[in-house]
Amino acid sequence: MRTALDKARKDPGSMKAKILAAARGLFGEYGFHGTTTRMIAEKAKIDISTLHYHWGDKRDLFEAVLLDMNRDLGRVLIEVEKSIHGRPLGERIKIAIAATTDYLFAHPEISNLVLHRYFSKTRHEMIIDFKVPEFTGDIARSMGLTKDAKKTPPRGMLEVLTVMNGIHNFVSGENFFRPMLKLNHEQYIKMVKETLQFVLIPGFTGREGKKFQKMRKNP
Amino acid sequence: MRTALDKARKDPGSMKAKILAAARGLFGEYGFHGTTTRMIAEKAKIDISTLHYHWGDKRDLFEAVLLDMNRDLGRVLIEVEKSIHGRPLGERIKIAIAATTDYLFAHPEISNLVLHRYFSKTRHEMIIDFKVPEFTGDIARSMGLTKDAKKTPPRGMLEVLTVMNGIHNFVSGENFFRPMLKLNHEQYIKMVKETLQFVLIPGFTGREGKKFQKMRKNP
DNA sequence: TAATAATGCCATCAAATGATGGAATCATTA
DNA sequence: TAATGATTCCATCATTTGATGGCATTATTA
Repeated sequence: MRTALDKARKDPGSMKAKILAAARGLFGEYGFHGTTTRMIAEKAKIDISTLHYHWGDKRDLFEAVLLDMNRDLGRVLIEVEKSIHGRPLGERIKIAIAATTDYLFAHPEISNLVLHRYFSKTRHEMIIDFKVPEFTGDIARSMGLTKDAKKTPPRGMLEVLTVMNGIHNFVSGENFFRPMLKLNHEQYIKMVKETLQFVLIPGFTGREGKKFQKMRKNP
Repeated sequence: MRTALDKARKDPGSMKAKILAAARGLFGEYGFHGTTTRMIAEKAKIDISTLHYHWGDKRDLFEAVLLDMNRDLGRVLIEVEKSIHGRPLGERIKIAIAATTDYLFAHPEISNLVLHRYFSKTRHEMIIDFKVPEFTGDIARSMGLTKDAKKTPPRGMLEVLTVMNGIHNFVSGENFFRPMLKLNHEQYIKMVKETLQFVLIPGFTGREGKKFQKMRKNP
């Protein structure tokens, strides 16, 4: 499976890659059961049998999509981490939110797939190596939410998830939220970034004062 | 449709209500396409034809479920609003998060269904009167995020959505997040509430100072 | 109680959906 | 070029899934 995915990635024009890309978008929008192999084949402009020839059954293709998405997300988070290294906490968070939000708005299927995996069950068992726990722990360490370099306490994980999910929500929910806010795409992105930064940053930076340290211990 | 739903609600032991409850749980967990009418019938311990007899086709039942959930959510938010009326902002938010979180953890299908509606498309058109915009605006006003009593500016809506979605995420994502945090159910609920309060409250209360007012205008 | 309506279930259908065999086409290489 | 292997598609199958007709059962009412 790994080699098959690698092959598709090496040659983005290949049939394998075309199918993978079509599947990635559709699985994100409609979920596993909401997406039919025929929809994928149609979007990729191929026959269903070609799809099965390259990727096996529907579940195999879905797992490949998640693996593929997972890798992209991991790479971006590493990139972001590098770009904020050494800066003060408030700045780190501000840049991280902006950069991650921009990237995900450019690749909304990623947020779709992540949220789909979090919140939706599938009728079939899926064996997928989903790296979210690792990613989340890495970010928590990068944000200095833990001293221990090996494992992150649940509290730090939850704080990071609050931010990450906040971003995914507005990216993935654009179709629902934007019409009700009467904004265009660019305005929406801009305001989402501002709002997330405005709401979330004080919760992280404030803790450096003694008042918050105390509050944290006795909430 | 409205009368049918009312009937089911008036008599919670009725067949209609039993089917509605089973459907509500399953649609929340598996989504529209991931839930089969046979799954619902099996859970309600009835025949599929009985399901169709009471609720028409699958889409009708799904719409009834969303309407039903929508009403419950609206009522709770009104309750919460009453209980925080008149208190200072930080306290209002703290109580609102705690109360809403508790309620949703006791009725996780609600969060499941809300998020499913936000983030997932259906292959069929759905005509559903989803009150989220109204709810969101009401909360924003209740939180004093707007002066205008009639309409809420998009920024206030986004801020409220950030909080509401944060809650829904952790309720709906418990199956995914809790194992990776190695907490039991009660610990998880407690820590989710603490984390949301700790991360989100400063973003709302801090703005009362001049520094934040300024930052808001020039982000 | 008898008549009528409401409810529930078995058997079954039609369409949608995942999947495959085999022929046709295309690419590669001896 | 001829031979081999890889790729693609058409036709088709088996299963799943949404849906219904008609009969049996239960509740309601005259």
